[in-house]
Amino acid sequence: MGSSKRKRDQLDARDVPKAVVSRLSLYLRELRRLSRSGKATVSSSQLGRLLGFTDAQVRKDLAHFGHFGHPGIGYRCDELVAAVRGILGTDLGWNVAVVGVGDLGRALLGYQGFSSDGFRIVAAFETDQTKVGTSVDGVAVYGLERLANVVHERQIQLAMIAVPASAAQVVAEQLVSAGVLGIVNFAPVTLSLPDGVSLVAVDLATELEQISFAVANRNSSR
Amino acid sequence: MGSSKRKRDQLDARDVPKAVVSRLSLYLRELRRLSRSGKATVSSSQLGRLLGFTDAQVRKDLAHFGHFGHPGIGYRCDELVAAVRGILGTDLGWNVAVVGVGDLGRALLGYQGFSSDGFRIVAAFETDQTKVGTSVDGVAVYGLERLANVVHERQIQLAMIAVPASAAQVVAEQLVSAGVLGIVNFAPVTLSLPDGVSLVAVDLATELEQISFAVANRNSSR
DNA sequence: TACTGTGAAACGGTTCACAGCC
DNA sequence: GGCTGTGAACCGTTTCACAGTA
Repeated sequence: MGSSKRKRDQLDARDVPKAVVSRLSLYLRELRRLSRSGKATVSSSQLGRLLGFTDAQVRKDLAHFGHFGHPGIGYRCDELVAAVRGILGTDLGWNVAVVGVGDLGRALLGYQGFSSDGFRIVAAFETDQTKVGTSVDGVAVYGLERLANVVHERQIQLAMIAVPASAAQVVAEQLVSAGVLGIVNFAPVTLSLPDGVSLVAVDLATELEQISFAVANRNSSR
Repeated sequence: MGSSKRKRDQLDARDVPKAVVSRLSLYLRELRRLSRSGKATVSSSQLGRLLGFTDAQVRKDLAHFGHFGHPGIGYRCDELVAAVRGILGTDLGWNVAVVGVGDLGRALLGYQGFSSDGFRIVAAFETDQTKVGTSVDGVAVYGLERLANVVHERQIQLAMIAVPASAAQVVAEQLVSAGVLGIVNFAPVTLSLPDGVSLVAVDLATELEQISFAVANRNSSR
């Protein structure tokens, strides 16, 4: 019943640690699984154990946003799913564009996890004229020159960039001037964007390098 | 001249902050770009500015591993590229497997960024028998039942999991018992693995949720 | 009893500021 | 003058421990 201690627009994303927000995503994923498997409530220690966090961490994270738990009981799964969706804003239903219809772009277009959680991919963009006019997984592929138009028409707020590194900065700028508010960048370059546009970067090579470091430098002890 | 203050196996990955290691990857990416564009040296403040970090952060990060800079000069790009590769262990040349040849698996198999940096994808695995025996981007696709054999034969140390969530835990366990030391997991589940196996998780829905949060909760002020 | 919510303590990472060096 | 390397101060996050509640 809206037990949150603030209205949506009274919270400032800037005073919530980034780490808290990414754990929130994991809580949500796990809560849904629990809910699907018929579990009505979960305690902070159970939820923490499932994800490798402490119970105190789970409670502190959630306490940033309100009072969602029930002393002696724990958290009701359905209730907390709804609360976390509200915090993350996935209950708002975003329209999303994918730019670049190579292998990675196609993977994004076909990914099932998005639609079930408030993200509707409503357009794809590509320079390769042989792909323009086709549709991939039910999503129309437009030429890049139509980007601004389509972003307006379809009211697209978020975008994922899956183009070669050399094209990513230009694409990002086009997206921003068309009015896109948030970008997930899969191209291996650092984008520079105006303040006010949210950016998350995912670099596949970087992920493997993290593993390389861990494996190369782990001590034989333990 | 091996100016590093330690031999490779004397460093323990556990006493280097995770955040440092992921910035190292970004330094490497940027240093290569600078090197390619003909720049011989770079200062900590230049490198920091390009990536959005402070100069002190860049120096502190590198100081974890040795003395790579030249007072009055900065860092020589080529030299530092070699040093960072040594730290990350990408100079060791890893053999990598991809499990799951759906859209995402195919994207990983076709990704150019890996081969140029010490990661050789040498095998793919799939349950779908119509894909087994084919090859994708020059990489042979094997049935999952051959996983242990092929991992041994091809001396595979690292793997990327791109299978549905429901299959990921079982696949991970098979990889680990076959001797794989590090895993990048793209399936949207939390894997539980024995200590000693390195794990990085990438969840595409989670990345979009971070953006959703930032866009939904940013204050109108500023 | 079982659990949440939360101040206070502990920890760890980042920034500062400067000594040392080219 | 320009730049690195680094101890010390600072700041934010995590953990602890317990008061409060059903």
